[in-house]
Amino acid sequence: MEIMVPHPWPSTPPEAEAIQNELRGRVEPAGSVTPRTVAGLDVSYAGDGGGDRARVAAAAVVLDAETLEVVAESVAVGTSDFPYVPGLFAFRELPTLVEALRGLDATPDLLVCDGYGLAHPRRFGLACHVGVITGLPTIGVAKTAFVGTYEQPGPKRGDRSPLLLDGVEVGRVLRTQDGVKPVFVSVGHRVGLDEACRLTLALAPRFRLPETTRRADRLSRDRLATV
DNA sequence: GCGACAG
DNA sequence: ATCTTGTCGC
Repeated sequence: MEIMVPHPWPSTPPEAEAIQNELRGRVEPAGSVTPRTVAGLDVSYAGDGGGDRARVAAAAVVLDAETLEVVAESVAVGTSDFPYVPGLFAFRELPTLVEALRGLDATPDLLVCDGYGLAHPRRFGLACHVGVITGLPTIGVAKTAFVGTYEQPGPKRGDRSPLLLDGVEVGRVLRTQDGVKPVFVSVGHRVGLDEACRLTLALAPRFRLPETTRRADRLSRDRLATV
């Protein structure tokens, strides 16, 4: 698919924050989302991923939203030149992730990101950034807590509790399987929170994480091992 | 001021 | 994120 990034890749945190503040106004509200295809995005690191200039592999795997079968996939290798800074996470993974997306034959109807969307210090996490850049509906599904406060949701699949930031629900803590740790769902671009949770559950019929994320994780990891 | 902090 | 042994469960 075609992607036009509306800004240069920053090399320092101040430059990155300025870009987030500029792009944050371009996030669009919920529209009607009934995806036929959904793409999962993920990035793997070689060696000490916490260091700068690490070798990375980014993957985009498109699944049929109904059958969860793989219909397309793309991987890109590169380096992450931006340091890992909580809140500026997008700038570390986006360059390679964009390359992976560009390698897809078809354009997915929805993108599922590994991280947060609006549940972010400046309300502009990775999922929002990917959404604004691609123009596609996006949601973020994170594995651990970042910002906001919440109560532990019930023990069953589907149980949820609001993720609050300054008294506003910026996301939801969602249990995708009975008795397993919940995931953190937040809206990225053009999708509502209720819809984001419904989609996340539909994409995770058997495991904790969405099938989209699991496929992208495996593909990016395998690519690093092969190069 | 100090600590916490998506991947 | 990645580095890692053994261990519990389907």
